[in-house]
Amino acid sequence: MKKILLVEDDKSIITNLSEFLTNEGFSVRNAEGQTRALELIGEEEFDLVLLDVSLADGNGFAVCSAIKSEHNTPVIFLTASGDEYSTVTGFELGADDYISKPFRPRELVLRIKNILRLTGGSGTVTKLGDVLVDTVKGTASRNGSDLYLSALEYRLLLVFLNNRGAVLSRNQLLEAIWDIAGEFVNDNTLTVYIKRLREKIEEDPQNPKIIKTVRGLGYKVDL
Amino acid sequence: MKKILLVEDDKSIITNLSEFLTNEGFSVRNAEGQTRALELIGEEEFDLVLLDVSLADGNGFAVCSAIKSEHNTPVIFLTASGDEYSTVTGFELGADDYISKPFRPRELVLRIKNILRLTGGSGTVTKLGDVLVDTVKGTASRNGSDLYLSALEYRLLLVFLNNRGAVLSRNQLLEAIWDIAGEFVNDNTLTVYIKRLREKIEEDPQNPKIIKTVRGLGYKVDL
DNA sequence: CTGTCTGGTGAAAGACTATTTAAAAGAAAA
DNA sequence: TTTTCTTTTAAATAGTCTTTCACCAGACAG
Repeated sequence: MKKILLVEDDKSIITNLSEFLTNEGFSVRNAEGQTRALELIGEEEFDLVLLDVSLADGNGFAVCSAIKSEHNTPVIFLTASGDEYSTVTGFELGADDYISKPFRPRELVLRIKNILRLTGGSGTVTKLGDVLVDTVKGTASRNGSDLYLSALEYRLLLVFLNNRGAVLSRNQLLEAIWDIAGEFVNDNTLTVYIKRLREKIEEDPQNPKIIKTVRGLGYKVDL
Repeated sequence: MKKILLVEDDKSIITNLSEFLTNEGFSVRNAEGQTRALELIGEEEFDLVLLDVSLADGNGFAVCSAIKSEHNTPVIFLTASGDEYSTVTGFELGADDYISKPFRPRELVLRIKNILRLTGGSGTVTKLGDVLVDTVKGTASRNGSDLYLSALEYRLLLVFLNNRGAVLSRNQLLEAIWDIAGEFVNDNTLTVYIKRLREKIEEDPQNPKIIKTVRGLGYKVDL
């Protein structure tokens, strides 16, 4: 199910659109202002953002820039009719479509589906706390800035990603990454890599929030 | 220069739009009816089609279907305002955008540019930084002057082009280009080709901006 | 409280990867 | 055939990643 973020401060629009989009099979979240929108974008991964240009706490352009600089979630602008300036600026900031109020919800849905089709779903990004991993690009980032992970660090991260919630024993991890049967790698190598990875992805590596140690059993990522 | 086909039977719109779009740097051809449109599409390659829904000799949907089934040239529908049915059908037939009359030419241009961007330049010419690749002619150029790529160099470039943004492992690349299963080519062959390609397409081959190395994972083009 | 075990840390040797250069082998054109 | 261009292989180099080792810290059992 596609997740849509609706950034809009007109309550009646929120209510109507939310309902309509939900009925159309989308999962919708609302943000009533710029600040809240940026917060949510940092926390969750959306498939598409509907962005009102004129927000009470500032126009939507800042939000659009923020989105486009970090993720490349598609953005559709909602603007007051006749506001040509918005159209221009919106597209220049990388908006993917634009629809002017008042619009028929039905048309909006069509535009949403269309944009999702054109931008190719882009469902390769996974989130781990504030860390974003793009398995197609082979990159990981935190708060928008790239994490420079070595090949093994990256592979280790992927193993955790594919086994969220599960406790992985040292042996499992060793096998998953140093898979050459019979070949032995010093068990501590893993420990060292856990440390390195934590240093790069954790806010406070001494108190890891992402990769937790389960003493006697192994490690797990539970987010 | 992008070639646009304008399918429209209202003479005044033809005149106005043609002039406006030409001024914006597009090359425009007109077709006053369905029949003529289909003819032109068969003869020439367009980068984008502007399609009026209500044509004297039948609605534009047939034209849209024809375009989408053969080429995948992007299509923007022009419809009478309030004609919701058209919107729905148009998108379902694979239209890429839709604008209702009366519209501001300026907005149309924005939508055109936007769609051209989203559909990846569509046509046959792709841009990679300052390198232009024409997949029909099988040529590449930089700053207007031709690049003389060998067959393998060109194929390598195409593989990157078709997988923009994605990290491609050495093996993937080897398979894509030296695809004979089981046959071994020295792994370094690839490295050498990367170097040669970089030497030809990069401004500063030592600091590649187009083909980036992702140590331990492979290479990628991310532009 | 003490000893042992598990996991964390820092630093250094050397293993590996990617790059580069050069040249041999192969194909196509003259 | 000779010439020229393309493709492949090989060997040297630079830099970074990986692995190991020695040591530290805290948990837990006796």
